[in-house]
Amino acid sequence: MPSSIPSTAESVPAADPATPAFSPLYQQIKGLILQSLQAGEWKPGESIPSEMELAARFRVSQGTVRKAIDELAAENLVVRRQGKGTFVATHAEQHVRYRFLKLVPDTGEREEGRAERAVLECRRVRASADVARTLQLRTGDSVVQVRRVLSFGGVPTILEDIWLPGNAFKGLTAEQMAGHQGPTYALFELAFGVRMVRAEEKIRAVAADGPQAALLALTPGAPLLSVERLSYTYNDVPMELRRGLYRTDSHHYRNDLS
Amino acid sequence: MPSSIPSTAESVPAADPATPAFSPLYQQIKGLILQSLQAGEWKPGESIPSEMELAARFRVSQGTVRKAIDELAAENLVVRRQGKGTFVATHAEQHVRYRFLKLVPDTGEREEGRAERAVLECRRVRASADVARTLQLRTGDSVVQVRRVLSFGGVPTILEDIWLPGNAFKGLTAEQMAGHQGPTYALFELAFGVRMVRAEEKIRAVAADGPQAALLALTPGAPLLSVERLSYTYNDVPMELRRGLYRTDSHHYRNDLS
DNA sequence: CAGTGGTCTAGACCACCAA
DNA sequence: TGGTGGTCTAGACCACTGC
Repeated sequence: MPSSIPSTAESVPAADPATPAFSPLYQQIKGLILQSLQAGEWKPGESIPSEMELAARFRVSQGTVRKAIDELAAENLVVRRQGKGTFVATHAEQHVRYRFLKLVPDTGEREEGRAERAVLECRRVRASADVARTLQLRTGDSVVQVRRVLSFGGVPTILEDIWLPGNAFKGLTAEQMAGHQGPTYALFELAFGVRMVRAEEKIRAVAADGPQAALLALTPGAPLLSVERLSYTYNDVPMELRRGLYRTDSHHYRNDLS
Repeated sequence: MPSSIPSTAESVPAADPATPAFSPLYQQIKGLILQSLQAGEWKPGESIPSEMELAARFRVSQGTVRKAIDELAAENLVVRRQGKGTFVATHAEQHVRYRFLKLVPDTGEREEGRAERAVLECRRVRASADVARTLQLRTGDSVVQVRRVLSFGGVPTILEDIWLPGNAFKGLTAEQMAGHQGPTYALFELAFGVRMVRAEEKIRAVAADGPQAALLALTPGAPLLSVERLSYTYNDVPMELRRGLYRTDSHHYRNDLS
């Protein structure tokens, strides 16, 4: 019964001696599984080893592995399927079509067909000060900027700008952005190995300016939902900044509080 | 080792014979604890019996009670405190000042002082068709309607209308709404025994009309965040409808996705 | 049928808190 | 010091999936 798990670089000396830095075993196991996830030992959609195998590998009981996986599942990093195994979460082939998009039609809430994507722009630019700061880059670093319009049932509904770190997204083209199947985050996984794991959104109400109104088939001054989304990969590394403008005349942003 | 827990009215014959209606023990325990919470056996802020006591009461192991409480804690119905006990969640004395309000100042995110409440209206009215439907009442049923403005640092920021079922909120006065300490949901707990447990929000961008603009010190047509919140007590019973208009010039609605 | 995750138990020990 | 929640174990059995 090991009281700690050997690791490549586990020692994190706490600067504050008052914090004993006690970490339960299952948290250490969770960290190790996280490292494997991050390193790509198991690809999105694949199954990870069974609880018994992991328990044997880490020399702990199945219950301890179980609790580690419980937390990973609660964070949507992994999906359990009884009788089959535990699988690495993916934005593709997920019953929920759009994991991060909370805009739903006022009527039905059903999928009234897929979104039509129109890519207006996709180019490599130098990061402005605020984009660089948000993505934890340096001002002037290379970023890929995408501008696109999403339409539902022929109605242009979302106008958004996307900024991605240039290093991680070398070679992203407008054709890819327009032509791929499924969610854009699935493309990021398949083509660039970047998995978005969580996101933070800041929402405001704004008035459409002239160009924005034109792209969304509205009159200037019309109210729009401004949604700024910062998406993170593993280890809280920000990997995408999105600034979207949502029409909310026949859709709304749905949020559950608890 | 009982395979089922006796209850007052447990039999729920599944209409669909294909669903075996299998329910694990810990779910049954969770349901029983939920009933006690609902019945007010333990008041908000009080501690519930220890895991060992509950295990003895229900004739199951501590681990089973533990898993039941785990879920209740995950749903914010109960709060665990190591070394002290498990406590019924309350909107009062909660570190998070406003549990359901996701509007935060752009700078700091700190509490820049309390919100100032101005109650414009508080009266008993007959429910309109849509309010009645949303609150699962009949059109014309008695409801209490409150209109108020919340200001932060002297700036009117939120204008909201609140509808409450008349039966449960008999005797609610404007003085109570204006004068109480802490969150309004804490007042509802203390004065009416109604605990809001979860909520759903529908968010849109709208333009302020004349009267709205005047109350929020804006010019007509200014963009506002429209937030419709439906709050529920136990058993998914809706108990409050709120329609709020948020100024988002120096605040934003913050949401975390995972 | 074997293998997976899911449930349940019983007991040991640890970390935290209050008196 | 005793009581509480938190961790960890080992083993048994159940429910679901696929061969």
